[in-house]
Amino acid sequence: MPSAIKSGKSGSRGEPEKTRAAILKAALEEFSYEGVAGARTDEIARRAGVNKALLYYYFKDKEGLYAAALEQVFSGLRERVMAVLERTDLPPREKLLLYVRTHFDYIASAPVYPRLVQREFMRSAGRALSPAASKVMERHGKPLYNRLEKLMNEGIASGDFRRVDPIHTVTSIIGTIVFYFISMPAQQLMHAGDPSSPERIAQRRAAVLDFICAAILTPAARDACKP
Amino acid sequence: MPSAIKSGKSGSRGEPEKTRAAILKAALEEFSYEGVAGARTDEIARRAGVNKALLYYYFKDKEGLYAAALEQVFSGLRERVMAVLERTDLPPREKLLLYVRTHFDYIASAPVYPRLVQREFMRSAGRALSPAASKVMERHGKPLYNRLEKLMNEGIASGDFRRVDPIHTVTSIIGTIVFYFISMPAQQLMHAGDPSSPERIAQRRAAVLDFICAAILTPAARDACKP
DNA sequence: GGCATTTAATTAACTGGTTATTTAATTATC
DNA sequence: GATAATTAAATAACCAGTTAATTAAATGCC
Repeated sequence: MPSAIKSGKSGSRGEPEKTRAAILKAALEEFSYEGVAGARTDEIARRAGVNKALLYYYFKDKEGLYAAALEQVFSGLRERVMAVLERTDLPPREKLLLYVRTHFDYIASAPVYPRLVQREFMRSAGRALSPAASKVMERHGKPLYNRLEKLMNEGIASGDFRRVDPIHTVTSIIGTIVFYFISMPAQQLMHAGDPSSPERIAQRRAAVLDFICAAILTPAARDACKP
Repeated sequence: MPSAIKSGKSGSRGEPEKTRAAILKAALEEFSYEGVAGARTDEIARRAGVNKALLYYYFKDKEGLYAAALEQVFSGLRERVMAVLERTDLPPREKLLLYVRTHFDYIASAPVYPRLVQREFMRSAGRALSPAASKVMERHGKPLYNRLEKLMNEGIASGDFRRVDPIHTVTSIIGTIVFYFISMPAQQLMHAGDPSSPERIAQRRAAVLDFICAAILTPAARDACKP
């Protein structure tokens, strides 16, 4: 048996990349449910199926692990969404729609993400915010926000969009995309069935697009949209 | 000196109701910033200006204190919003607008609230949700949601509202109202100045109303709205 | 191509500080 | 003097981070 899946006990066996990734994934889940303070390193290690000391071997400490988790989520989002926002071949209306779909689909691909992000958004309002968080926001959040504001202005200029306040409108758009996912337990309680089922997600996706289109597009632009 | 503000050292002095309220207020703040796990009982006691043991005297334990905080926030919201939603003298369009204003203003009156609620919404998605939370949601969240859905249906029937999906639309509305407040640190980073200043809040309020009106009202109903 | 040596990956068990919770005494008020 | 409110100090869980040992692969050397 040459390479293949070897499952030894300890020492310098199987790909360390996989171990690292497993830890990160477990951390992502745990942090998203319980927050940094609530997450237990023991539990993260257990879920990742590794010894706790490895968390400290790969990521300096709990906060480092948290920073890595944040970074992963944000960089993934930024990469995908930016690819859309930087296109020059789309008129504002199309670009907005594609953006919404892309953002929505990214979140839907791992509903753990928006909770992690939201937690960070809420941490320390009014107080100083964690260095890890501001770095991530600076690197990934800001460019995104700026591009979206630019898109708003372009759409207004072209007559595709109503004369809205660009800044607040961006906030409302993101809120609409995200809110369903960060309040799933409430959804679950309110309406029977699993809010994370593919059918429900598809329904939500359509509703989000409809809501945002109606809110932003001018009647003229809207007519040229769905039919 | 009979009653008045006496500030003795210990024993059975001043109104216990005030002590209780002070603890609850401090807890509210602390929980909203740090979450249940992150909040420190020492800090809560310090902020309330009382001995830590009093937390346990009035509220059994940390979780009990948390439940009480949740209850207070939710019951306040429900009381105000329900008063609007149960009115029979308003057509759907007016009722929707008044609801949005009322919900927004309640939150704006204490930006600590939505963070507390959001934290709870995110806790344990997929897992079993805390008994305290489901009790509160059952008692206060559900009636609210149901009334809002009813309002949607009435508005669609009357021709005030577009033919939207009532359930998802309610979610989008709440998301739009709430999102600004639960992502204030992000707002702060993105745009200079204090996002919680009265002027900014007023701007946000106008933007929320505009966004929701455009998203939901039919062109005819919208014309009869702002002018 | 076999042996010694280094290096990377992993673990079980421990430590030390933090923090929720209790206890028992103390003070006021009726 | 009983009862309710309050405190200082003790206790007991808990949990992030460490340590020192162990294993496996990689590297060099003859």
